[in-house]
Amino acid sequence: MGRWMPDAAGRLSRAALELYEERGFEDTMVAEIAERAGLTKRTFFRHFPDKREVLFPLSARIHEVIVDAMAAAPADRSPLAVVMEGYDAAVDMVNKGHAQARRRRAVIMANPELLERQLTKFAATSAAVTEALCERGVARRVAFLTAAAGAAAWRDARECWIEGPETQDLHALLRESVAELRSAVAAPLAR
Amino acid sequence: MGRWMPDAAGRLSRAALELYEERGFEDTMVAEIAERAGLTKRTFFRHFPDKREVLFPLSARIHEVIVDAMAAAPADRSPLAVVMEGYDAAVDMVNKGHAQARRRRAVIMANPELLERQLTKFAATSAAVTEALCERGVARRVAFLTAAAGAAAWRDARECWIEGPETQDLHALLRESVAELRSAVAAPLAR
DNA sequence: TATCCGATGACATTGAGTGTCATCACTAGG
DNA sequence: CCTAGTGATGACACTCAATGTCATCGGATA
Repeated sequence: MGRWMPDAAGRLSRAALELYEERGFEDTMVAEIAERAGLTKRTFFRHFPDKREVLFPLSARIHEVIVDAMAAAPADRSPLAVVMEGYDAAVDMVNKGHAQARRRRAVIMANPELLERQLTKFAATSAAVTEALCERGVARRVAFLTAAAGAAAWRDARECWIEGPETQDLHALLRESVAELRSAVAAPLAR
Repeated sequence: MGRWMPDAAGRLSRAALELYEERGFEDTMVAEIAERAGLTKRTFFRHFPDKREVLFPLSARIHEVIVDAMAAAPADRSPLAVVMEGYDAAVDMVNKGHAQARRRRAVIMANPELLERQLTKFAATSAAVTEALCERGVARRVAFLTAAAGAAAWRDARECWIEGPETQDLHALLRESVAELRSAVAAPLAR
């Protein structure tokens, strides 16, 4: 057996989610999270840069998955198609954890600081997508707007998925959201 | 003459921008900002909820302007047209301060915490726009996606405006961004 | 004149986040 | 078997953002 219990970051992550549910984010101190995980406050900050980040342990890997899938897309696809290819790949990472996703969502929605951090996560993904498009030769401005459209569809679909039953297909929801977005953006600007 | 120097919030805002430029956000302490404004740290926090918020003094009024303009739009306009009506109204508030906008942008871009707060501001505007659309009878999901599209165009246009010469017309840039977004979203999803 | 109000200062306190050094099981080289 | 090194952790002190509380005092009001 190792010198320390395994998966310190995972223990911290789980303890944090539990405590944020029990007492709320504001009324939970980092020292308490660490204690429940059998560690100290100082060690918490060796695994996570701050008290908010502990709720988003997957975001780094999601970026990789999306960017990789985009890189694998055939060269003749439209920018939007490439972006959706990326998000479709991300679906498979997220798909398993419906219950988990609901718990995290409830905690996040209850606190402005956590909502703010979640926005940063969406924006970071969007920035990675923008960059990936640029590397394919898409003009920066088009890349930014396409990434923003994809992010909007992703957020919309994810919201429906979390609110609805676990059996829903996130791929299908994503296609629906894109279709809705298309018709919304195609609407006339003047009479 | 009054008992205190007038416009405490404005003095704090200006002092903060100066200090963030001189030393950077991280290395500026709230007590220093307050001192330069002739006030105390405690009074800073009576005018702004935190050290980041002091860089976004106009955002609350911008929301009002946008929502009011949307409410004034004729009932037969498409959701996207209504949203653009709102942002067009916001242009006139922002248009004057090109130099100021550049200074703030430079400070914000140099610090992750400020970028995060800026995202929250864009998101708050977007949420207000979504709500205004819902009150017009637009379905929530369509409202969200349309608001997201408008926000993307707004950010894109604003970026171009700040980077370019002061003489540029932000209204025109906004129309350009919408046109770009339209063609990007209209692209085919499959071969 | 007496009273209240509203912005501010003064002071104390909490808790997030960081720097620094010690600890100690495990590992590799001799 | 011994020894030096490594890496995750604990212990401790410290800074600073943010908040609660009470005192102050010029001006407005009755």
